[in-house]
Amino acid sequence: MAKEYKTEEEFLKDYHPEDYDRLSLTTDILICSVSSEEEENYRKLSKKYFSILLVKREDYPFKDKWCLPGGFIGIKEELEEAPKRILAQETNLHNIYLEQLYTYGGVDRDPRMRVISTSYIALVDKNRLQDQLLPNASWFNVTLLEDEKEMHFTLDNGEETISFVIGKTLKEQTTDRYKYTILKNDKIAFDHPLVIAAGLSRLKNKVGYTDIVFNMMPEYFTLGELQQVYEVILGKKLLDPAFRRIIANKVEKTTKVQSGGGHRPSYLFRYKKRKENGKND
Amino acid sequence: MAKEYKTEEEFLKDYHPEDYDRLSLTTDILICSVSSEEEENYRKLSKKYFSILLVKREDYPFKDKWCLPGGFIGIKEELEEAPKRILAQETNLHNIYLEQLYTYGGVDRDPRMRVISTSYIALVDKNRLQDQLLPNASWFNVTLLEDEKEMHFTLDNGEETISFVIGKTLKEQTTDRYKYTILKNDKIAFDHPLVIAAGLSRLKNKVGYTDIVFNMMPEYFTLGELQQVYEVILGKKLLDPAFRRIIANKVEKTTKVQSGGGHRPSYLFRYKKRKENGKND
DNA sequence: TGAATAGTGTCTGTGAGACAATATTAT
DNA sequence: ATAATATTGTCTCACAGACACTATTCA
Repeated sequence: MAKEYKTEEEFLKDYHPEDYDRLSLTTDILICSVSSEEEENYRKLSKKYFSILLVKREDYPFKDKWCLPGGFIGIKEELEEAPKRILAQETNLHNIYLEQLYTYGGVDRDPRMRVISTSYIALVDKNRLQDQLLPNASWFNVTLLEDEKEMHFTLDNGEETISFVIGKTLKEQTTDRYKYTILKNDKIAFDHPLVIAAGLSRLKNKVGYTDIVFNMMPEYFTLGELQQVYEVILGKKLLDPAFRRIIANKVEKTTKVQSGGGHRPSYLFRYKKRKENGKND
Repeated sequence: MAKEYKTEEEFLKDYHPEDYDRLSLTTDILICSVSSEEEENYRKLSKKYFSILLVKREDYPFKDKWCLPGGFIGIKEELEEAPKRILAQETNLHNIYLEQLYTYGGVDRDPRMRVISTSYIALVDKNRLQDQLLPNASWFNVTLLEDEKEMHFTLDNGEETISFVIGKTLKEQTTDRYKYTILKNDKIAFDHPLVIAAGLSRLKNKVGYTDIVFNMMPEYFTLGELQQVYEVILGKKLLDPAFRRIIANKVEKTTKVQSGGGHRPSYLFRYKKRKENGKND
């Protein structure tokens, strides 16, 4: 390597990428949405669930286990394009909110070979989806019980129930960064339980100080519905007045109302893009 | 791919990684610290600067430009091990606070070949460093002027001044996520200005709700010094009483004092790990 | 003595949590 | 009339911002 090059072109001509280690890079996507369950009582609001899309593996490794949709990143494909492409394959949707989560690089993540995977979280409005999914894909409702040390996940798609447990250990001199480890898991492939845990944590966090929820909402919605979505993400009930205060300058009231449900009808609201509406934090 | 395999071993025997695209994966590390400048007046506190470590490139591409320390990830190397290894090379330090920032995967990031890079931020206490750096490395003091739309960086290592500008555009239906673009840059290699911007933003953010600052502090420090560190990271002055309230339950007073500076001596404090000290958020 | 930092007291306004009260519909 | 949700009012408490004040050192 002691040779002296005069120009960049000259240097590049002599450069052989094959001399370096090459790895495989994949992407995994945590596709999130909110599902409604029909209620027996016509007066009640339909119960909401936070749900994610999983795919059943049909080949080894991890045959018959569930995993996140994902795939290889093409050699000439922009990194962000890969999750978009896969998202379009799975849901037929474009222009979806997508955010990079974390890159996982354990040496033995995949028994086939060394694979490093960049994970993304995607938020979709289920109303925009057609009903048919790819044959091996399925939406699972997610229930998360969490304390200081562990996260207990239960996923349910109506036919099958999956549960796994993630351990949280606080890193040194931080307050927020946990190191996640899989404590119990037998139906999810790869290290995908970690991705699910990371994604939910991120979402829980961000819901408080961003407007990302609206990516999971239809154009018009009632404040009750919006509150339900906040509640399933945060995993707790919110007080009405407090909630309304918080979202007051994120939404605008329309003239439409939603009636027909055995109780006072509610106005439909719409997401209001931030501009100079009072405090523009 | 229609062949049916009975077991995972059988499947793996038939699996040829060479059939898939292989990429090169590197890591770049934003090594951050706080530097003190000697003051002419013996009474004054030494002025503090936020500083990062850059390396001068000696080869093409980007010959003679500055970049972040980094390198390839070995085929059998755990992802997190690579930045640790490079950090040890550059600073001779182990057990450093390290956090993954973001994975960059633009197709033309590197003119040599397709390279995807996972960036990390590392926080070090400069007092733990020996004085000698690797020959082509240098600490730059960072000044950042930021508004809603742009970040203006000025880096200075005493001999050379580098400046670049990052544009921020708000993503849809978010409040916090900006898409960063390089508006002006001629002395920093690759897309590393983006990494610097992302790292500083992350740090600014996290300083408020975590204890990461203490990774840049020596074991004993005065509250004045600690406040200075917060101030250089946040880029603004803080009010004493408010600051003391905030950090009150993160530090513990020791019996030592620091005197000798033409003014009232201050107690030395120490980082106090959180346990059941009042609110344990 | 004076410049400089260390450290404390306290007032005020904002905003979240909590609870209560009122409004409106379909059956 | 009743169950159910929609919507608003308001009290309290915690806490951040702001400013003022006192304390202590050493050339």
